[in-house]
Amino acid sequence: MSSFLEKNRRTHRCHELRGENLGDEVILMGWVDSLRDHGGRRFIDLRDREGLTQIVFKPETDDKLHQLAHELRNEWCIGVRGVVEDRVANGGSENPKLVTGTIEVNVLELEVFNRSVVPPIQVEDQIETSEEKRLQHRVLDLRRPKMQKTFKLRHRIAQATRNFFDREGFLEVETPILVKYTPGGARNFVVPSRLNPGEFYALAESPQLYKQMLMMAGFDRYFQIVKCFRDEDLRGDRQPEFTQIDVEMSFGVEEDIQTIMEGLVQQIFRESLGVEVATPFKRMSYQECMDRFGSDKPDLRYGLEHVTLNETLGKFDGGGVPFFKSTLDEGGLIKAMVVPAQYKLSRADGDKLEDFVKGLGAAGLGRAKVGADGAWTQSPFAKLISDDARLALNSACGAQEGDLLLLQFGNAKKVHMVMSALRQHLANTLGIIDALGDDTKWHLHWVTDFPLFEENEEDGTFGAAHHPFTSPQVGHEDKLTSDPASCLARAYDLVLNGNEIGGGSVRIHDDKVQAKVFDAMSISEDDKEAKFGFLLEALKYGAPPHCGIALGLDRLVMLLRGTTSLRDVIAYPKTQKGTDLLTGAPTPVDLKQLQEVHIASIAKKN
RNA sequence: GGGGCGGUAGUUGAGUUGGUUACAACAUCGGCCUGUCACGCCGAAGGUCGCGGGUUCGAGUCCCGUCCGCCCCGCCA
Repeated sequence: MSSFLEKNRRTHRCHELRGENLGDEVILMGWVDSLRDHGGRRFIDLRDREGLTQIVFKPETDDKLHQLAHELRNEWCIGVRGVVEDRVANGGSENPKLVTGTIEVNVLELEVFNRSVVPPIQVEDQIETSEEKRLQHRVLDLRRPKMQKTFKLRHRIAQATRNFFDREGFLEVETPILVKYTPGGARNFVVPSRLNPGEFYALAESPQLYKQMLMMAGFDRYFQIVKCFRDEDLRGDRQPEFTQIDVEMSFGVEEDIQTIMEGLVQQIFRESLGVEVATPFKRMSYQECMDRFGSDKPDLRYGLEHVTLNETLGKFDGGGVPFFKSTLDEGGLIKAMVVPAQYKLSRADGDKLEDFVKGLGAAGLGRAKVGADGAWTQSPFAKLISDDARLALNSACGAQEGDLLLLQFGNAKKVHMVMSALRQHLANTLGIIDALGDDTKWHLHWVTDFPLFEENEEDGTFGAAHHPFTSPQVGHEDKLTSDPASCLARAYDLVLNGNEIGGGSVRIHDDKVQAKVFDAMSISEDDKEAKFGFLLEALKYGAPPHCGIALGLDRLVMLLRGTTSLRDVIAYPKTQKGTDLLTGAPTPVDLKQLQEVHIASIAKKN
């Protein structure tokens, strides 16, 4: 051990020293952040987790030390003992950018704990480096103050969560990561069992069934900050392993769990950002979200609402536009959006928007500039559409002179996807998001009344829209057999600024209802027993009514931190192909290792 | 599975119609400098143009393939 550390213990962190510490002898530890060598005066900003402190080496204090300081380089890890002095009194000036900017530490003793080779990326907030390089050199990347700020925020959020649930009587209980493999739903990561040849665990997609069984076991209120694993294709906001704030409670209905979660979110905002969010949050049905915004997680901070034109144009049998008529005849959807005249979109702007939607897979972008008397220009439909239909359409959309109408028609799912993406795109490119004031910066709302099932377009079978343990709405039980498509669920999502940050439901606690739901999804008796027999069994012993939710912690941190990538808020994230550029995972394993777990690889070698 | 963008000194970028020794900034190295804090000044070094193949007298530039990263659609009960 260095003799320096034996004699000296850190007295302060690098954000702490102030004018009142003048004359104190202090000991700081950290990294060389920047060097300014004036020959007779050598200045260094010393950095630790909390901030920067300027340290200075002077020949008149210690000539040898001053010579030695010339050797120091960026990112060396050092410790110093010195005296706090006033910068101005020393003939310098204050640095208003630093909280420690009025003082400096005149170094009496220096210890180099470790030198650094020249860092491949610079440890500075403002230097932009490719994400690939940052992930390769994650240790250096994580040294950047921005990153450390992120993880302090993440810690605050996790602590606020634990404090909140503790106060509300929730128990944190750990559930297994190695779980029973069940096909269907998200793809599982599989783990071979050495002790059981040919058999596999799955990594838990979520603790869903375990938390429900905790309710059946009488735990009453549970939460867990828990890692979950899904082997699906990745996105900026999707990682193969991610963290959920997982919650379940007995004897509650939607209102109860929603109120509790509103309290949690309120506390998280308060303790992490110092922002007060108002409760209760707005509630909006799934159907209304889709109609008005084309999304089940709409951003409600701005307008640009969609208008469904099927009824209006149906009255005119398509109004003379063949595309409209064929869409109506085929049971498709026609939607429009109005970009108000104030945004002054040119024909060229419209072309760019068309390129944007084509990039999403749209055939094109229907357009019309509304003129005086409701006439249309810059539109392929202008000469086709009848006057009556055009005026009715203008009126349905509330379009005024100078406005730009944007239209999509065809397959409903695609129309919604394209129009929703277009709405977000416009909000960003027209500066609507940037113009939001502080009081409208955060918008939270619940989406309710989801369908219980999703129909498979290929074979007409039904799958669970949320998960198969979600309760149908009161009075909808008969629809499980008569009309599954119209059966609504007691499910709810929490949306923050157009991002789904959580979702949950009231669960089924009646084994007969659970069996009917499985039937609606065409799950055979054998499958029921094989996959979920343990749950059906547990439901037989006095299962309490219960409900729950899970919030995506990573996504929440991402939004509160103002970034658009989960990789910015996970210390060691994976790339879009699921690799870890820092360690090189995944890698092949030794043949011996494979044999031990009774596995043979059929992958072709590169 | 599909679409799009990108890969050039340590880093971020420029590089025209295919044509001399591939350029700039920052970083690095050496020297000078007693009040800097994006320190300054002088000087130097630094390149498998992702990789492989092709076209050509000649390829960073054109063509084919491939790898990697990012964004999006599908997918994510």
